[in-house]
Amino acid sequence: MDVEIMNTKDELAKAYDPKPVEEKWGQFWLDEGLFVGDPKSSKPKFSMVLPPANVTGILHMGHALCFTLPDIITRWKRMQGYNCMWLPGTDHASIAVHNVIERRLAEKGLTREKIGREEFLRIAWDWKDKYAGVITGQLKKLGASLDWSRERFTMDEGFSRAVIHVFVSLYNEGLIYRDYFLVNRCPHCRTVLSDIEIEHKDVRGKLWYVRYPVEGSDESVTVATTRPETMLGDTAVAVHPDDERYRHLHGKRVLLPIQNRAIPVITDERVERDFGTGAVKVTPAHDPVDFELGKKHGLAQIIVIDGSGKMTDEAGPEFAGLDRFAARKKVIEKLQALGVLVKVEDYEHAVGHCYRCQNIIEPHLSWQWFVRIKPLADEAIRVVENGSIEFVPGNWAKTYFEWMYNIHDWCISRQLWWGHRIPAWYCRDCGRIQVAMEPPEKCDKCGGPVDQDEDVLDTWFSSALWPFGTLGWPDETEDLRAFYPTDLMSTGFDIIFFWVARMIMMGLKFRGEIPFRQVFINGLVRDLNRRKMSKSEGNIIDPLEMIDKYGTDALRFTLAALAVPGMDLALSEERMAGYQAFANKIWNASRFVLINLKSERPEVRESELTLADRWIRSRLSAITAALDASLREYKFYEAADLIYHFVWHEFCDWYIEFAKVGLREGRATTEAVLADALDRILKLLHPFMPFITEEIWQHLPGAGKSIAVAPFPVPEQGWKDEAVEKAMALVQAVIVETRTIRAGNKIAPKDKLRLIVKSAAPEETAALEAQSASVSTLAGLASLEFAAGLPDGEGLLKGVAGPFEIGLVPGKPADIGQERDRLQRELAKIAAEAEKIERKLGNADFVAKAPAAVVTETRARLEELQARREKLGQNLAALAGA
RNA sequence: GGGCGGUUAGCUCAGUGGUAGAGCAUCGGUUUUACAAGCCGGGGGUCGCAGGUUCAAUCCCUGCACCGCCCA
Repeated sequence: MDVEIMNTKDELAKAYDPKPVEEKWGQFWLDEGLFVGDPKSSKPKFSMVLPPANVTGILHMGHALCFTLPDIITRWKRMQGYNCMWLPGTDHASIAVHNVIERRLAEKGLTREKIGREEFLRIAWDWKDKYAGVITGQLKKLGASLDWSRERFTMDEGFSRAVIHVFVSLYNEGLIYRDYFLVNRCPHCRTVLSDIEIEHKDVRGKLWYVRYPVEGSDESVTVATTRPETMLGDTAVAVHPDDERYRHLHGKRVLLPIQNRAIPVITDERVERDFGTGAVKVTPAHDPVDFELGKKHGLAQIIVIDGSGKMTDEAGPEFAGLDRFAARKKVIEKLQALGVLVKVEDYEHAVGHCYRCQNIIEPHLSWQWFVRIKPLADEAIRVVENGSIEFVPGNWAKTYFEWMYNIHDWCISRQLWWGHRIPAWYCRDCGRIQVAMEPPEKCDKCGGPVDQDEDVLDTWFSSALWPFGTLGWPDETEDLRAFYPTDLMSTGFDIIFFWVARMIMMGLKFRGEIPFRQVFINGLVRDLNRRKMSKSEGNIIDPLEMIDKYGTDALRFTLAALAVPGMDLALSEERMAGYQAFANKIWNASRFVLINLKSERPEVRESELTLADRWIRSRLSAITAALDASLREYKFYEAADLIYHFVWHEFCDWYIEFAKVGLREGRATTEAVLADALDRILKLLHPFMPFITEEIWQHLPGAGKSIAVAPFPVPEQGWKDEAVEKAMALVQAVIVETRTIRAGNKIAPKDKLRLIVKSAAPEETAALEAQSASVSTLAGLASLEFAAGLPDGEGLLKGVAGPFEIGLVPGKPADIGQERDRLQRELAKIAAEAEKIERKLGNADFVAKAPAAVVTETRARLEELQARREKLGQNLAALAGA
């Protein structure tokens, strides 16, 4: 790609056009291999793994944030001389891919069962090959400085081997087991899910009160339920042992309506007496609490709803085959007809929904594989407690602990085909289970034929191995030694349980080392109404569209500027337009500098530095240090704000304006300071805005191969100069006050006027006098004169700037009323503030107890205000007298 | 029910025990040879409410209200 974006060799185009620049340098960085980590390097390393993105996904704003922030860190570290390696990759996303492919099959009237496992996998791989490039291409577009030479996929051959290895090891250690257990099943996705894949949402439902007659008596007991259809599988009614209302029923049996089955009344302390009537139906096969009660009391488990949400034969001939919700309706009608439906109440309660398809999940009793999590969790808790792993911001550790302390065994089998097939084989003859890396030919006990488990592993089971499985593990590779443990994991809080916790557990278990030193948790991207962005809400701001409209650098800078650690961020397009303007500002400032570079390598001569030159170097040194401090703490918003303010409001608004005067005077040193300051600014900005900075930097004399690997600026201690900053503040005050007077009196910018300054302390007066040329230019003066006092009777427009009283000589007589308004406004403000301070100093306790420095400072401030008040008062009086 | 976070300018948000800030928006001026995506200037806040600690509270403590999120 060779895009000509310059007018001439040295001059930049009039406005910044991101597209060709982004294409050019994006490709250049990759071609030059600048982001490839070197395992043999002697430099300090900085490594990260990108949380694997869904292989068929497309980039959304959450990704853009989650990838931009660590990229800023990586680019910063790389420029600081670290051997950086940031590993990209994608995961196979079992359920998501299944949903897509099965939907397409359904359109052709097919199902995965009809085409078979082999054909289905072939289609899935085709799909993966076709779409895998989409999201990786988008990551490149975002400018993420990833090491693409190390890109991985969770179903790579090598990675798959790691997954199977982990399964077999954990099984052999007894940390993976198979059990007949009540798990969550999504009837739509047709697979079971782990607990954290369920989203609990409050739903307005009903509470149905149903009367169960007591066997051998006229009495009955009423139970309340939110799911009447499950009563077909009831195997008991439970009451609290101490509940006097039901004491006489202990040991009795009740008749289940519709089916007329007799079931026992049991007692258990877990029954909540104030829920409904205090008597509850027990359905061990369809409710988690009832499941446990059933186990404890030895109750039968009658399955009346199958894995696809349809009623089973056990539900009875009237119901078999009905969908669970249709069955509910029918059960209610039936109960009504039988006269046992006592009442119905509105009832709001939490219902589990599938995190992938949002359908209501169904508790499902079945054989599944589980990870015995407690032993793994204990270690993972320890490394966060002892600070080996640090959450940023720190309070996310609480969320982590909360979950880890209450963790349940992890169901890892999925009734899907796309994924890592469980390496377990069952003997057809004796039922023996063999778990092995390699498929056994026959049963090792009875020699019978074996069949492999049909299920695959939870996608998250494989992502848990990402930080080391991607580096070649289980082999002891060079990469593993060079880059593990990684330094930082950057992700959203919603993924702490899915990824972070499990990566920590698996990293500790299989590497004996933490997978990463720090976990940076970024906020959620919301819209301006603070709503989560979602397709159904139609409030999506598409990062690719934003890149197209405003440029990648503007998008990145916006995200950085809004990224307060631990806070969600409200994104708006306006904000992005603002930072697009910032990019253009940088472009034009650079344009100015480049136009004015006369010599190839201008040199700074200390003795020739002007006040402004010294000032910008002092400020640059301060900003360099401050930026470093902000980035160390991951305060992206603070870093962005610092550099933004410095570039726009110090470098552009003040320094360039002063430099114009210096350049006019032919000062080579000013030219050199301009070039050097720009060079540093570009470097400081590069982690945030990689493209525009590379483009401009390549135009600077003496530029190296790429700004991406140029040394990051360090604060020059000798440059920091308080006296210079103070002197500059004086000069700026005079300029601003003059401008304010001009604006207040509607003096046209082209009218060049005389300004008379009443001399203050000799060194202050001298400092100002030395800047006469600049002050005149910047304040629009014909001349700057100094006098012992301001002359009366010239219709002077007076003001106070720091220690100076100044008087502007208007070209034509000023509008007295306008000037009086301006002075009165200012006076009122100052008077109010002075009074506040007077009150404070009038408080004896304050003077006695506050630190001396604070009191002194307060007094000095009052004196300054009083002096100002007095001068303004005089000016106002003179005006009235005129 | 348990936990976490928020409440500061019209909007989105920073911030500190001692002078309340930014961006955007707004108002006035302005084709000054880097930039009208610009430049110059102005206005705008009882820092959610009520107590307490302190010489001093927007900041620390307690309670309350409202909003949001996570877990059960």
